[in-house]
Amino acid sequence: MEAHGLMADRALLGRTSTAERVAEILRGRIAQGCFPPGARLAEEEITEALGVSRNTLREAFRLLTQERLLVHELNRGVFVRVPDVADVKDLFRVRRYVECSALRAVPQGSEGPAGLAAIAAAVRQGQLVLAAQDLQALGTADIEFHEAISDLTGSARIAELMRGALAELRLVFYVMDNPRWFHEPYLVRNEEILDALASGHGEYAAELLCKYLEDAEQQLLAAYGSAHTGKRAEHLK
Amino acid sequence: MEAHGLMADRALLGRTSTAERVAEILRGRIAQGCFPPGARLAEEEITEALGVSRNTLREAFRLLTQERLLVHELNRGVFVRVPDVADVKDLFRVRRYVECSALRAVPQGSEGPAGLAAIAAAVRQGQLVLAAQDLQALGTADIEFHEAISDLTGSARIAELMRGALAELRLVFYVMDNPRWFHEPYLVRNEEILDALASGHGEYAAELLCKYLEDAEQQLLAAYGSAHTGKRAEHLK
DNA sequence: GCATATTTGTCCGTATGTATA
DNA sequence: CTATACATACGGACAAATATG
Repeated sequence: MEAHGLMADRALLGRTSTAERVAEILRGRIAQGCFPPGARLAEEEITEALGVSRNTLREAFRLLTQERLLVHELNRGVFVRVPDVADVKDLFRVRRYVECSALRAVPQGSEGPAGLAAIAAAVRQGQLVLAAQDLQALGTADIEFHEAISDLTGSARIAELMRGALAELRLVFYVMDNPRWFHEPYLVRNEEILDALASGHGEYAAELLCKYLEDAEQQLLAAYGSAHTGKRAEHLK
Repeated sequence: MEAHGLMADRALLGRTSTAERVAEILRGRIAQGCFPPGARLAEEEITEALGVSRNTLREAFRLLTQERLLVHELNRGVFVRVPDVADVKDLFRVRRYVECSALRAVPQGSEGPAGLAAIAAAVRQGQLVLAAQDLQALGTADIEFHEAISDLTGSARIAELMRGALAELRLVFYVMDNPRWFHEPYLVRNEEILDALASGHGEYAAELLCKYLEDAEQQLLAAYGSAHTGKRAEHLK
């Protein structure tokens, strides 16, 4: 028992709204993979570990369910979402719509150097992380790169949509056995896109990204095909 | 007291999950304007009227808060969102991104007649409603038209985003003193867009819609400017 | 500025219904 | 089919914050 180390988080528990703080903690644990896709989040275990009441925890569950990180099955409890093939396709359809449009609009958009700086920072971060051999952080860096692209739209609402979509994407990454092998080629393509963007070729950058997304989708869908047999018994406990 | 007629909805209360049913009821009441923007939703009053416990009602509040229909102020309660100028701008920026892209992609997209039928139905509905002088339903018909356009993207995720955005738009409509005068010109433009789409001119339809959205945004922002002084004391009670 | 009443935030205990072993 | 475990929903309690006079 106590395989996820929630006890250590109890110290963080003492500032704003309890339910949101609990949600924040669980979000982090899910991103880290302490609760992998398909895992069930038992009410009693977590209330005990965090020292909050069931009502409060359930409010946190609602928040995360709305973010699509958890799925709620009536009278059965909440589970970490296991994205299926349709989810992956939808995810990439959204990304093509939003991210590519964002790049195309960048010459006309008012977001000049401010947005580019965030993208450049994400690229640098990816290179650092790769050198440091921190495989878990590779996904994070990639996601931050795409969040920065989405922010070019200048819409808080779209930014939120993409934050959610990319968080869900992290669950998809979970099917990849070797994160490094998967992420490494995309890091250099991230840099190419940044360069195209920095030199004012937004249309070309969008084209690069579009191909990039199609490749990534194909690769993930292929991984799904081969992973569908195993990978499950451990999560269902 | 009891100015919103919630008692009548008690009969509908008996199927799936209580919190969601409560949320559905409140959603409807907000759309109808029984709870106008800025109105506070008191816990005790509603628990009494609907016959549900406070915990259950609070869960329903969470759902609607996540949908941006309600805003939650710590230790003060929940209120129907009052969209500000920034909200309106963001709302229309999203609409231009999503709806116009959806129209542009329609010739290549696999959604042929299926999606068009839904759009045509919404246009017809708008004409019926106009004839029937049902001013409240005018906004609904217009919203359904744009939902149908968003569905052309074929992404469940984007469809959900737009459902939420358009529900919030209804709150914006609330500042218009005369719904008919506001909506009527757009009904004919809806029809023009449908015609362009039906004859395969997706690019032209997108152009029409883009202008349409800019006009509507300007008109609503102008209404906001003049309404900012009055319109408030009644809601804050 | 102060005291009071109201309302929310949080937690608990329990009864009922549902799914799974 | 029974038993167990769990989620749902209710009602009550008290502290804390807010609104009211």
